[in-house]
Amino acid sequence: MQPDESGRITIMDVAEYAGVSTATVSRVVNKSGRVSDEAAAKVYAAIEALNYKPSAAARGLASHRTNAIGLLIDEIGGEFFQPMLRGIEIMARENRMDLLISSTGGMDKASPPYPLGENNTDGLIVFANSLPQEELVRLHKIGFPLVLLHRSPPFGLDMPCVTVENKEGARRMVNYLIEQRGYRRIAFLTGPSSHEDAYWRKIGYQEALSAHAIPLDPTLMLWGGFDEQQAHASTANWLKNGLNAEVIFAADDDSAIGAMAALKEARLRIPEDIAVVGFDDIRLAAYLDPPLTTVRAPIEQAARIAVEQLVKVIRGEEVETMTLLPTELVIRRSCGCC
Amino acid sequence: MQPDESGRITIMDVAEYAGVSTATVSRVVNKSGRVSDEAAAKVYAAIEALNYKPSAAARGLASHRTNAIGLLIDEIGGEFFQPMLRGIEIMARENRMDLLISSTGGMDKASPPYPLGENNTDGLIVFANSLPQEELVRLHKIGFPLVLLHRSPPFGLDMPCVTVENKEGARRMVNYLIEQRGYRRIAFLTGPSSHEDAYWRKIGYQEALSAHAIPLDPTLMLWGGFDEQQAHASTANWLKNGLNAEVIFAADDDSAIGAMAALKEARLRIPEDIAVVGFDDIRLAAYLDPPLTTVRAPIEQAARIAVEQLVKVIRGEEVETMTLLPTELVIRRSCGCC
DNA sequence: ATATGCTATGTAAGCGCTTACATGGAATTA
DNA sequence: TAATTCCATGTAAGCGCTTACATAGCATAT
Repeated sequence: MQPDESGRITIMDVAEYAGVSTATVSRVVNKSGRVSDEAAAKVYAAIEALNYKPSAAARGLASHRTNAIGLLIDEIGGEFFQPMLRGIEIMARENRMDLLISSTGGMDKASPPYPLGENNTDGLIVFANSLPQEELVRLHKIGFPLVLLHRSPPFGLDMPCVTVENKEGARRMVNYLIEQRGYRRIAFLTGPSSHEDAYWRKIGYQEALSAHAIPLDPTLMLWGGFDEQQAHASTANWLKNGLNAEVIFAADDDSAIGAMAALKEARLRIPEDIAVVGFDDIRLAAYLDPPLTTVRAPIEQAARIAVEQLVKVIRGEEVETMTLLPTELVIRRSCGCC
Repeated sequence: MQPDESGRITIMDVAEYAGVSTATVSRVVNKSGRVSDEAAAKVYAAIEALNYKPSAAARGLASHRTNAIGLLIDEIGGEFFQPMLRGIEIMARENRMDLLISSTGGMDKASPPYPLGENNTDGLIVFANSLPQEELVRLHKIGFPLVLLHRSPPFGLDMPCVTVENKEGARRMVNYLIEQRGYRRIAFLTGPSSHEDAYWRKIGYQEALSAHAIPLDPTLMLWGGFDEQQAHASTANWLKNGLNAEVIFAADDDSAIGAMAALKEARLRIPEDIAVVGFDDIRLAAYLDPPLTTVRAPIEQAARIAVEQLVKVIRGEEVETMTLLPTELVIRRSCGCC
């Protein structure tokens, strides 16, 4: 919007030009209420002639709807982010909603005010840990439309969430490593435990081991942090301590990359000396040397569904509380399959 | 915003609670006008107590400012996109501006209405070809704040733009290939000529050749399309026609990847039989086999500067018309250097 | 003591829409 | 023909802010 420049075309100009009332123009623009074809035609002509664009602010003020949804993420960057945003953007556009995005990364998460909320959006998609629990609870309490992405609700609250089958994906990966590849000493490179994706992947790993009666060995659990550098460092350290395994299962592909780098520095051959597998299937995975066996997560699809759910909630429709999307094993050479 | 739920706290509630007028509350909230410390304290207390959040819509309507900037891009995805968005988001937040983003990819670009414009933002960052010229011209004519990113203004219009030294970067790369590596037959994998980055990189290539008195050979110019698949196909085709070169300079890293794949399929060794270099330095570049020599573009920085410029324009301050950011050669093995 | 200028604050008029309600005419029914 | 219904449209009251202007104190200058 511009400071002044009073050349603004308002609904009144359109009404006057078309020879109808502002109410009629509003009805035509919003396709609400009944309007004769004749009147509608005049209104459309006027809109065209005057190049009228409704003021989002005035609309919002009068209707108590912003026609916008917000996306809250913790960090831009991470391979995760791109397909997610693409999915959200596409669906938002499809639903004629503006998309506001804000990252809480770097800012002190504990401190309001949050840039996105009731005052400037009709609903929010909250990714992982991008919002502290109190704010989540507050928004929920005032009945503000919320959909969680890649996380579940705080205990006791019920709000729709959509995420991927992390546990199942991890379990299938481990099953594959044990049953098809014959490994028994499987190390796990953990992610931040506050991140639910990381949490469930670890649980899946543990469950699969238990199911095969393989005891959990704490020396096989190393810190990955969903981060290449950190995984690199902790893998190097682990090797230095004389520890080893037949295969390292990294909780995400980034940490798999770090692990691979550390292994190579130690002159270990992948997968002959030690295999490596990851989770996510980022673009890089296929280009690594050797190409990385991993679990593919339908990130874009999850994002799309989240928007659909949110739009439904905003419209007051019912939605399912939990949507879990299947993951898929992607077998490449790093697991020693070929 | 929520449909009804009349529990909304307005500026009047705050004024009443604090025992002042709404004007005073407004002054405090906006830090505009003079207010006694005493009154300000009462207002802050009231805001805190009532958990007041100003309505963005009402503010916008009354002040003719949305406090939001828009980002228009053509496609989400592309390695380009992530650092760009991160830079924009960070600077928007720093300037207390909401960020609206919309991709025009897929939609019919020739057809209004555009989701972002005068009615819902205070200014727009327009990336490359995300907006047709007419709309650019229209916005410029009504004096709407605009900053172009990775493109220059339509002929005759002057609006601030920020982009990277594509021509210079390409020239330096070619100079390096000729002077340091001794190549003379340098093929070029073009990008879409409507994309300015592609255009200038090609010019830089041509100028460098001319400067070394190497004639342009049309059989050395192949279509890359800034796209892995297309580059792959056209490189394969080029080889099939019996053509060759000492090195392929791809206008972006994605097409370099495609070219490398095609060369490998043809059993050519990189860089022994033919070298490959790219442009952008995407994350993948360092992981390719062999690692890709390329030109690094400061994408995030360009994005940050664009926002700074835009904010200045919105505030009515002067800004420089053209900002050109330097690029940097990144030498890795694919060029045959080591 | 009076005039003058400041400063802090209040009053109230919009901003450009949406929408509940009112209205009048045409169509339907008795 | 009169009564009833229904549909298209208009009237006007907000929505929650900002801000130009008015005003009342008070300090300073005369």
